[in-house]
Amino acid sequence: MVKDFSVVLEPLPPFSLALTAGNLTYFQGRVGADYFENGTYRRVLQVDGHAALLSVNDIGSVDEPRLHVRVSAENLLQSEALCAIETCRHMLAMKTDLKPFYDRVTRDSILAALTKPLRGLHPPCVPTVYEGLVFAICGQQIASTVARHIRTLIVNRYGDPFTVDGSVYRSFPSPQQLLDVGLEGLLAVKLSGRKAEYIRGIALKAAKGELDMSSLSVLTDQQIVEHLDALRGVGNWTAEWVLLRAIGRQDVFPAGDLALRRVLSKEYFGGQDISEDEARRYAERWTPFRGLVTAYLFAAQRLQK
DNA sequence: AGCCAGGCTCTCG
DNA sequence: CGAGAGCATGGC
Repeated sequence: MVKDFSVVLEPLPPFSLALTAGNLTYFQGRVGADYFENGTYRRVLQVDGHAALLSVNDIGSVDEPRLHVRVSAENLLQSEALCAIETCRHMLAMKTDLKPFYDRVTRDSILAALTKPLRGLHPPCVPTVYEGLVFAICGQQIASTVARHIRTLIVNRYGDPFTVDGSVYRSFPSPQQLLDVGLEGLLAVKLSGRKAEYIRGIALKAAKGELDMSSLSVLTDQQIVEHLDALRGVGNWTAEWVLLRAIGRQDVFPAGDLALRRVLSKEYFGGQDISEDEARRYAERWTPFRGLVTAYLFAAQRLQK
């Protein structure tokens, strides 16, 4: 039978679940394995090979945040629940301190205006390097709406279901699950032949335990990029994406990203095209908060749509 | 209809 | 080396 384990967590203020989980789901209720409906953020995690449902509610305020976190699973062990909760902390970036960043942006009127309606937004992460890589590869080159569609297809087709109150939530498939569906299975979710190969390669490495978060997170940003760049299908863009959105590094500016350059161009260069080098150089002024700037620029753009 | 989208690899000069 | 083609799909 399904058991529950609950805790109340206090993320570093200011913290807004509406913005943090909303941004994660593109303010659309659901993307891939992330669900945010009626104020509850949900995500099915695979802990020791079986599915556990994480449900998070905000029972505090932006300045005194208190999150009610529940883990539900068949025959849930306390150790597994604690593991899921630790993952939750990481995913919602609960330990990220926004105050120094907010202090810094007061000197930049454009960022000050952009961040104001986003107060309490923490830059969210996916739970594993493996998921980050697969996620990012899905998004290479194609429009972000198409990428989201493909990510959701992968989860719908191959993720573990978890049913509660008649609603089905699905996990992101494990490396083994993606290996089991074969190249055909990946093609069936509208990936290109090439991306299917990349993702299969990534899943193979991950299944062998070669993409461990703990072994990567001791390295410097640069070392991680070099490490990931060696994987087939992974270039600088994908590696930086993983640094930001899986490992949670704070000072990365993925200037190769076309969409990011466009926001930067719109806000700071009167809409004229800028090169990757120009973008990277311009962003140096935001050290050591370049990752937060990236997250806020994207979030601002998402809210406008 | 055709072109472009939150890149990467491989192949040629 | 540096430039350029090919990839797959949905939206505009």
